[in-house]
Amino acid sequence: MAKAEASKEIRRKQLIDATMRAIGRYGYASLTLTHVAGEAGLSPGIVNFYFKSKDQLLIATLENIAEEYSTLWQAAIAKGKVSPAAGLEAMIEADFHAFVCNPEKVSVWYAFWAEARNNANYQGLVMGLEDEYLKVTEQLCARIVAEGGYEGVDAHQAAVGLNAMIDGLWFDCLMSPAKFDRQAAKRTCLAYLAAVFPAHFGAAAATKRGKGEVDANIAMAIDQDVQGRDAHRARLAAALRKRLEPVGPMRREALAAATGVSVKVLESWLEGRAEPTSWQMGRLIVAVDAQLWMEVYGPVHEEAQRLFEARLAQQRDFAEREQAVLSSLSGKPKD
Amino acid sequence: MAKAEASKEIRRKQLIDATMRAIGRYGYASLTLTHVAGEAGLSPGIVNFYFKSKDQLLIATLENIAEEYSTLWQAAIAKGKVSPAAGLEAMIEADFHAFVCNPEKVSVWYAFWAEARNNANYQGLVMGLEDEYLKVTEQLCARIVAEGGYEGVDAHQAAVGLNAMIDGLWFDCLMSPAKFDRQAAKRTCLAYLAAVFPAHFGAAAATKRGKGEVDANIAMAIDQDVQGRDAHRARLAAALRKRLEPVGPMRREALAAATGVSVKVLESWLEGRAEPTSWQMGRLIVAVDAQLWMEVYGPVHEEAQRLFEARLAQQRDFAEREQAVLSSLSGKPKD
DNA sequence: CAGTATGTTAAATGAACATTTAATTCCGCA
DNA sequence: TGCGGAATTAAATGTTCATTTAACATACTG
Repeated sequence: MAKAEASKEIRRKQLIDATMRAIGRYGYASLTLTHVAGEAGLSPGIVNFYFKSKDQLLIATLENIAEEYSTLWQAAIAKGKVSPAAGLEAMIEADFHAFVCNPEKVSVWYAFWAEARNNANYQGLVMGLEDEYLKVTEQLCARIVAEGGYEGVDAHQAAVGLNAMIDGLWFDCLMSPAKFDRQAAKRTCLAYLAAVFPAHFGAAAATKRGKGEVDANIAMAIDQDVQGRDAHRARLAAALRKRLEPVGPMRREALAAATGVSVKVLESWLEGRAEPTSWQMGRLIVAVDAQLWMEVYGPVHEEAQRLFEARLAQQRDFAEREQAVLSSLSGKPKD
Repeated sequence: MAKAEASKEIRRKQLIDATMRAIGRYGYASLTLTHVAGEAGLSPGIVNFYFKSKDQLLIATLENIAEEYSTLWQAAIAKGKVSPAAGLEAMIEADFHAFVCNPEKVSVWYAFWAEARNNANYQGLVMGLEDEYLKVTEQLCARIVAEGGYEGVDAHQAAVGLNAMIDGLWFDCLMSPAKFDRQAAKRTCLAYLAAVFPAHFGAAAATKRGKGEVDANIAMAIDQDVQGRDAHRARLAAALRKRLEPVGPMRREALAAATGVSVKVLESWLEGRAEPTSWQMGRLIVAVDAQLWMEVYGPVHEEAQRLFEARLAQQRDFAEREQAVLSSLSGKPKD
């Protein structure tokens, strides 16, 4: 009956709205029907009454938000029919309209986008919308190119760029809702268009040891291993600090950049919490000076020379014995 | 001990890599430890042995991918230091480098972005990276504006637009990996820059250097950075192999022990899959011979020699000025 | 006002999963 | 060869849900 049908639709819409709010509040991954029902002021069981399953609810939610967006967007195109430039402006206006461009809705979009790759139900819908959007944008750009005589401009590329920029600006709305300004976002897009199509948008719109052991000599060295490592880090830190100190924090960035790491990583070296890989060490030496190597490795190398001789002799002995055993066994040398 | 530590790191990294693959394959929402373990070829229980919880694993994964990206990006900035325009080009080159811009990695980013809003652990990391990125981009734009005399151009807006466009183009890489073309994406960004900063990125600037070659030069520089690391590993591997070969596998254990790592780790160096830390490199040199250093660092160091002279003079200058300031202030020398 | 269809809830069920625990394999060493 | 300890697995545990079911409530009908 019509009335029952209608009230059913009302509840469904109520649950879909609740789902969007719940995704915005708890995120897609930890969304439960209890959350949804809570947002709707209903009991959890009811969801399976109005939707066959949670999956269906989610699909309906995506369909709903896509429909919302699409409607607004179609209306915008209609409004901007007078000229391709007006069309693009209308589309931008729609894309940053408070109804579609707000933290809740955007977080719902991002949730579905992130899932779309692994969910055939979502993928079709999302891609369909995206394709259609691009097609229309491209046509508008093409018309502008034609009528404006922009010779070097590729309409497809301009459209792809615009679409990308809009999606990217939505990211800002998602990540820093407090700072995000819809008007400024529109201006950014218009500035892009003004730069690409100056005649149409120009003047008007402005936009991370050693264990079982070899022998006593080495064992001792390895007992000192941890300390050695710490000492190594300390030397490195000191050597770096010496070079950075006279200049202050600005140089850190430069040194980090030259070494190809973030300032945070560099600082973990300066604090002895971590040490560079050999490659990074090489870069450091290049970026600072060759003397750095002696300051950091020098003491290790010197102390080690004595142990090195002893080990070398022992190792030669070992190799010889191994060789003797092998040849007595088979006469064939091991490869 | 150190050996245990090292192999622990290897497993951790193995699990993090498996997590990224698993997110790409199953999505964040339906990611289970069984999936992760499956990708890693291990049993599910092991994850809670190496990470305290699934949450910790995910945080480590985000930290890892952020670090990866940040490293590439820092390297790009360093390469593009010559001019602000080259800086922007280098950033674009980095953003669309196959190492970071591929369906798997992008889907991991999207997964974390979508969750960031509701997960304080993710949020700080994601926003910190984004802020830093914007800051640098904006500075580059500001310098271009200043030197190019672009009167109507707002550097902040241009930077926001570029960042948005890049993020948006990643979306295309996520949604239609088959159709997505990294080169075209770069061109789209450069077309944007050309429209906004014609004197720096426009036809005139392009012909001056040869359009395609501009990207190629910087692309090559960044590729070289990634390859530089590979080359470094290759040289290390070759140098080590040369010393291990005549004796056979027994020496490996000895060398591993002397260096304070497990044979597995040593082998990962031999195969170029990993590289030692600077401390381990020092131990290696001690355990093998000092010549090793020249073989591994040599090519890099050559380049360093030239810089060495310049920096030495500069440093002496700094030291003198500092001394002057200190003695004028207190007459007491700093220790 | 009984009787029935419909909407809603609360509790029951069972599956999936993270985490823990016990058992097993693996490795270095005496 | 057997021991001790670490790495790994396999099984156990307990929790969190989606979904189902039974009960309850409300509204409509004759």
